[in-house]
This record gives sequence, structure tokens and C-alpha cells, in this order.
Amino acid sequence: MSTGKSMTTTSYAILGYLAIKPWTTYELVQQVNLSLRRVWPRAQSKLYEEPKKLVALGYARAVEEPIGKRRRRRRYAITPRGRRALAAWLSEPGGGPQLEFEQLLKIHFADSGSKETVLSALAAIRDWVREENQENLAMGRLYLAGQAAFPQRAALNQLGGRFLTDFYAMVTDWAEWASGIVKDWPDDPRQAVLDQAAQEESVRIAERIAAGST
Amino acid sequence: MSTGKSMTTTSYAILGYLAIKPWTTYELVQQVNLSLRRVWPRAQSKLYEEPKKLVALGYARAVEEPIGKRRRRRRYAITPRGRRALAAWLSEPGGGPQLEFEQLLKIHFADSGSKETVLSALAAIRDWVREENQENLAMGRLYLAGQAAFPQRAALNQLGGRFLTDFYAMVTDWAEWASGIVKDWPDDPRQAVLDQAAQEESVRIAERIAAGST
DNA sequence: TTCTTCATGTAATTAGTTACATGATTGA
DNA sequence: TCAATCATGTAACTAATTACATGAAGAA
Repeated sequence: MSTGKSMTTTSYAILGYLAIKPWTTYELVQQVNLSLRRVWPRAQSKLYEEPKKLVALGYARAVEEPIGKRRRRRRYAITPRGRRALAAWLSEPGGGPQLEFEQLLKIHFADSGSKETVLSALAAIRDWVREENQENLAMGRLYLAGQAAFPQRAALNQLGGRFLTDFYAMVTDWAEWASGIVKDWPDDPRQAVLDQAAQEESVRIAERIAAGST
Repeated sequence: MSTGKSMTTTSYAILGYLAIKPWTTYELVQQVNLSLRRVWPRAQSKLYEEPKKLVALGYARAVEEPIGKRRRRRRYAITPRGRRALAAWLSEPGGGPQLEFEQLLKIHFADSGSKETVLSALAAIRDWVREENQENLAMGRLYLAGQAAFPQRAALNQLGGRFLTDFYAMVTDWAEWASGIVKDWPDDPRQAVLDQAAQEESVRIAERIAAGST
């Protein structure tokens, strides 16, 4: 039953929020759903556990606020030790972007499926992006209007926000490109042949990346 | 000690490979490192477990090949039931692209760090992409030359390959853009202000996605 | 006053990772 | 014949998820 007393990336993410201001766990859940979720998705129950660990490690302290008759809520605040730990973590190297993309898996194995499988997966991907992009767009407009929460963090958020926007744009553009390719396939994906011109283009793009355009 | 008898996405991914040809676990590990890893990263030990589950469910059968004096190796082949299960899974809707991006987290919380934190994270991201792109480029060239394994899967692999290429291109381009923005920041990230013109551009991109360019 | 939604958590389970162990093969 | 690397796994552990439970507040 080891409570797991060592800091994970998720722990530091929570600590990062506490460095902005004190939060109740519920507020943290809301906030994470608003932004962090996109680049570090974790279940709600985890967000209830982590702050306890931070307290045990001396990185945060909790203030109990009684609420109603028989419920209490805990508001967590970062400690000086917590700030030092966070700063140390920030200066260590972090991991690169990792993807998990089930729909692409299904496309990858479509030789056991049908052309329809592929086309409908591509359509679903575009719908998914459209959906996710909604919130992102709304948030972007808030910042543009200077109406967003934490205006002092606007410049910082701008970087991450643009990453998501670029990501969504890339995914839709790719899905559209792929749909165009697949449309010309025969019904059986196993009979489909490589599009030579498209492959040359792909290699050129990869070469540009390798060259490291200045 | 429940062996976990239900199929996960990872199980289906392995099953997808078995549908191409029979594999030993070691070969599977190699193959996964070559391609699947990018869109569905899993530890090696998992790849040794999953095939056993497939056998228990009747989706695969194992042939033991003795090797040396006291070692055996198991080669797994898909069964007709396995093919049906795979086809059924392929026709179900799948999940959209999920990201986990620790370096971006560190950028996100850089108000507890320094401008240097951000710039070096961005540099690390570019290095990461350069690295990952190497293999991708090599693979793309193989297909172009018609030299890749599983030529009958070339058209299919082209779709996934291009996704990765586009992703890497997007990440480097973003990192470069972000570096340009951050360079003009004051030393303390908390003093940095939103780049209004850049934000307008971000919103325009998001609006294009929302409109669903034809 | 009752229903619904907001809010606050805990328990049980599992998917996945890290670490370890060792046989087989190859080449110096 | 020894060292290095390739190959084949198992065991222990933990991070994370799913499911459950219920109090408080607001609306009808």
C-alpha cells in the first residue's frame, strides 16, 4: 500500500498550478480539463490524490474549509520548498511529444478491413479535430480580447495554445490529404498501390526537417 | 492474479500484426520499435504478454520451436476467429490523437522558471524531432525505392508515414516560431506580454479549422 | 420538497513499466 | 575461449483508470 511518495510528472504538473495560486481540488479538476488535459491527460481521481502527496513531501500545505454541515474541502497552497522543487524540475530536460492514436492504428491495419474502414476513420478524425478545436478557438479569442483568466500568464499560454492550433491544423490537413489518396484506391486495400508522387513529396518534407531549416 | 482476459487496444494492435504473418515475440518487438511505437508506445514486456492472451482467447495459436539446447521460442499465428475479431474491431470507432508532451508542460509553467528554461526546452524539442525524423526519413526512402518490407502494405503505410512526417514538420516549425517570440521576451517570463499580431494569426488558423476548409 | 446538478472524495482493479535473469550466437 | 551482443522471457511494482458513493446548493 505504498502511497507512492516519489514525484511523477503529474505531481509536478499539479505543483505547477499551485505555484500560480492556491486551489481546491475541484478547481484543479476544472482547470486541468480546460487546458492541461490536452498535453497531459489524467483521470480526475489522480488529481485528488496528487495534492496529498505534495503535502506529505512538504511541497504544499492544505487548509481545511468546512462546507455545509458534514463536509470539508481542502485548499492547497505551495510552500517555499515546493517552489524550489518545481524550479529544479523545470530546469531538467523533459520528454518529447508522445502520441497515442488509435484511429491511425485502425488505418494502419486496414488490410484486414476495408476501404470504407479507412474513409470513415478519416472522417471521424476530422470530426474529432473540429470538436477539440472549438474550445481552443474560444480560448484564443478570450486572450485576444484580454478577457482570459491569469492575464499575467498570457504570453506563456500563447505558446502552448499555438502548439495545439498547429497540431489540429496539421491533423485536419493530413486527413484531407489522406482522403484524397484513398478515394482513388480500389475497394480492397490490399490492392492499393503506393502513390509515387505523394511519397516523393513526403520524403522531401522529411529531408527539410533533417536539414534543419534555419 | 487475473490475467486480464479482455482485449485492449494493445491486444488488437498485436493481433493486427499477426494478421500479416506469423511472428515470434522477438520479431514483434523489433517491428513495433520500427513503426507502431510512434503512435502506440508500449513496453517490451507487454509485447511478450499480449500474445499469450490472444492464445487464451482463441485468436491465435502458438507453435513452439526448440532453439539451442534448453530454450524454446514461440511463434504466433492468427486463427480465423482472430481475423473475425480484428475485422470487428476495425469497424468500430477509435479514439482521436492523444498527446503527452512533458517539455511543453515545462514551458507552460515557466513563470516559475526562467526565459532560459523556455529557450532550452525549445532547443531540446527541435533536437528530439531531428532524431525521430531520421528513422522516418530512412523508411520513407525505402518505400520510394520499393525496398521496404511488406510491399503489399506500402499504400497503407504511406498514410501513417505521412502523418508522422507532417507531425514532425509541424513540431519543428512551431518550435522555431516559438523561439522567435521568446527571444524578444524580457528575462523574467512573468514580465512577458502577449504578442498581439501572433495571437491574431493563431485565431485565424483556428477559425479556418472550425470552418472546415473543403 | 423533491429533483438535478455541482462538488468531494474513496475503493477496487488493471494496464503498463522497470528491473532482473539467463541462454544462444558470433567474432576476435 | 572469452566477451559482447542477440534473443527470450518472468517478477515485482506502480501509475493510472473505472466505478462507486454521497453531501450541498439551487431550481422548479
